[in-house]
Amino acid sequence: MERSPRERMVYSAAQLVRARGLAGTGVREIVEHANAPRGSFQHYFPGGKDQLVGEALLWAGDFAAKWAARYPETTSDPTPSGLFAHMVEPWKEEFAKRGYERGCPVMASVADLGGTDTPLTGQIRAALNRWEQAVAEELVRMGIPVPRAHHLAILMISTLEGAIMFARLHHDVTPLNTAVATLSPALTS
Amino acid sequence: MERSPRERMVYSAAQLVRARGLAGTGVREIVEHANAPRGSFQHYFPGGKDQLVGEALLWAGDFAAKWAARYPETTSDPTPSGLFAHMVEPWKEEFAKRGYERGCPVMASVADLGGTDTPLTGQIRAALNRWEQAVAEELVRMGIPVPRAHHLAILMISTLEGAIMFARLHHDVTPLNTAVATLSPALTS
DNA sequence: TCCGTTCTATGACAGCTGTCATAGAACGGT
DNA sequence: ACCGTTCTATGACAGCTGTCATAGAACGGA
Repeated sequence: MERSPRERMVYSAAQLVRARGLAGTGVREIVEHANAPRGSFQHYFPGGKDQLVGEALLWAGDFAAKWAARYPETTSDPTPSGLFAHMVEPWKEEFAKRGYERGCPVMASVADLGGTDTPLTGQIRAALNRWEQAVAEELVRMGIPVPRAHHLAILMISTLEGAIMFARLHHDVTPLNTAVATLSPALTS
Repeated sequence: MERSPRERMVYSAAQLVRARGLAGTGVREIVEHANAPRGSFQHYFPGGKDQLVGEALLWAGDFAAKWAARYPETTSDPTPSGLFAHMVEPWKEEFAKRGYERGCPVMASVADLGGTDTPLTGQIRAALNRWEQAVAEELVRMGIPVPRAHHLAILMISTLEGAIMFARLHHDVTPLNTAVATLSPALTS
């Protein structure tokens, strides 16, 4: 159950980026937050901050993808809007239990360097793609045609991201509920 | 037509925050970008970076609000999904003409300090509120009940923000078109 | 001309950033 | 016991951050 310093650093990187943004998070801060030896950062991540953050982003993308893939386990009558509610659910829990400090790491990264085209940008793109792909796959599993499944996946993730922004800013989860309730007609048709 | 150094700094602050994020933008960079005297920053903004950025955010919120309010001028048959398309339009133009460097300043700010509760956070909240209010007012003008108008406004802005993220990351405007087309059923019912 | 206000110029401050260089410890196999 | 690999420790580097202090210029009224 004890995670290695390396894993802890990746995890801490993700959490801190979620809270303070990409440029707002320093490597020393990450190392300290992970209770990891400072020298180990250099050893495990010779690619520097970009490598560490890149892995953290990919990890987060996987996490979101896996969560989406677990939707069928929760119901015997899967629907698109049910899937969306399932995607929103952990965010409601996060905010209710842990406060509004942490947002979405992908959004945070795109905000800082969405326009650039670096190796790190590629990893952010990959992280988002995994997530979107997983959501689309669930929709296809419900019988939705592949092209529309991707359109809906983009719509769902887009709306969720924006709703997260509202929720954090207002320190209130109701925007998330509003999104679920109001987006529904776009998903059921 | 010549804008004052003060105005130029506010404007430059907005543009740079849009591109590099809040923590990723330095005051010296803003001053230089604005071709403003460095000493003037201290004079016009004794509140420091927070004051400057706060004004930039409010300016951006006003800008978005005014754009939404101009929707009725563009059509004789206003509809919610028409309004949404109107909101998306300038972003398609921005990306097509100026590239994907600049995103939404509100989103960028929330990403960096959405969890905190500082005076600056309050101004971000105010900026977003102005925008949301303006959108809701347009919806009310179409005969939509006030509560639902606010729900739809939140939905529209949320989806737009997320779609902007997609577009910047993929260097492609189609997520914006996808959002407009796919969100429509949620707006027309 | 004098004076007060408004604006600009410049240098410095402590603190942080990411990165690198160098060294030492810990460990496992032989 | 020896040695090579893996991991950790520590100090330093140039460069940047936001802020402050102090000074001077420019300007407009009396």
